[in-house]
Amino acid sequence: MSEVARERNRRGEGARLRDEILAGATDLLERSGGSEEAVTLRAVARQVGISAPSIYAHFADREAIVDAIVNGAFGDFNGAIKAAGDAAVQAGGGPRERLRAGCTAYLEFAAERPSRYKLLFERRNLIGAGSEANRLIRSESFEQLVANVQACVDAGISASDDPARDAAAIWAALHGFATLRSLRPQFPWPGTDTMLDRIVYGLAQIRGA
Amino acid sequence: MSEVARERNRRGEGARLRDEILAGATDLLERSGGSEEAVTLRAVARQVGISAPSIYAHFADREAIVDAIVNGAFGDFNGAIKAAGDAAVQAGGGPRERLRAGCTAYLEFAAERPSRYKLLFERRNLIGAGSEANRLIRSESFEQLVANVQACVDAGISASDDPARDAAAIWAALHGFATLRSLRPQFPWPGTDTMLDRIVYGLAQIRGA
DNA sequence: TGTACATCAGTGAACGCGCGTTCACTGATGTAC
DNA sequence: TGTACATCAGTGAACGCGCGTTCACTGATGTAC
Repeated sequence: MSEVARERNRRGEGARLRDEILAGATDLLERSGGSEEAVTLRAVARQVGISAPSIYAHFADREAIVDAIVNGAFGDFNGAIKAAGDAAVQAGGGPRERLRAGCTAYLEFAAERPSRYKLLFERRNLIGAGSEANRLIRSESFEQLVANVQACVDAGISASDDPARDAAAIWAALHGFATLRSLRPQFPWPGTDTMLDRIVYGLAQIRGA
Repeated sequence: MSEVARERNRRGEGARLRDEILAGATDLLERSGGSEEAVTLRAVARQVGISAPSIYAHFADREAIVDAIVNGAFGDFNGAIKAAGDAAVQAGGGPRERLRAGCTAYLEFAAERPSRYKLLFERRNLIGAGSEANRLIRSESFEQLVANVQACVDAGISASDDPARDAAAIWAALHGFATLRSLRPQFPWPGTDTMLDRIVYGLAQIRGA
């Protein structure tokens, strides 16, 4: 795309190309509507403005690029959710507000970065597989969700007798809403608030305000 | 796969190859875990035991094959859901039982034919696009769902003031549960019955039994 | 201060592959006379 | 009952494409002396 000749990195800054490759690959993914197969080595090289073989200095193969994007996306995702929960507490909220804020951030992330979201949860990233670090970053937000439900139980405002199971139900509802809404934008979807009310009060078994 | 030489169809039976192509393509899709890109013209030809160009007598292009599979899958899907609802009524159930049976059949279809399900609702099949027949078959079950919720309202057992919107919420929850359960089988998912109770009583706003 | 040299950050050409699609064809099946 | 012929159901070779990956290389940058 950019026809400007790329300036070669100076000595010791070769690692900068790694970031450019990741950024280019992410761009490519974003522009293709989240279809992973758009991220080919050659397309990434064209996007960054380098030759295809240059990529091998920084990534073992095509899969390694996608994997790095996924980890980056999980990092952003986890950060957004954690920040929303913290902000709710900072603003004087309790466990219920923290839970709800996290769910809101989940839906926001999916709505604003649908391609990235697709990569997180519509792809077969076996959580049990890969490095320990991968496993942690990829389940962090779910663990946070379980903890949020547990906190509601501890505070006596949720009747859940199995926070992990109820967190899974919440996740399912959020995921279905997020993915279908982006796949069929013309449908008369309930608003985010309505949906969140039903999820938080219904699935997390929380008493009304 | 099958090394047995295919017998050439007789005169007038050339259309039989169309069915074999569709069956082969469906097999391929099933074996690849639902990834559409596994359905290449050449792979389908190999699967059926014919040469690649033979396909052009029956399908305009690769996309037309996938489109036909999608329509077939929607046909099966709609049929299964309708049959389950009818059976529930036959067994003496009312609108609530019909609604619940349809939702059960939805989850069963997704669990038993995950690859086919993926094709139905994880693919960008613009419902507004394509032929009128396509549009009808692809939204039939949703219309059925809306009708089922409406019937509950009419019978005085649902408090919904917008059946289309609440049907959309039900759909989202079912879809999220179905897709995540198949993507992350190791998670402690709630059982189908628990999930259905919450969906039917919570999202369709139906009074307890 | 100058110069030889090692290293680093890449490049360009080439490979074999599977793909969708086209084209001219073949040979068995049925039909007209 | 026989035979010429049209049609039907396919085939085989070839095309150009983009892909992942390899290999030998280049030329600017920094460093040792």
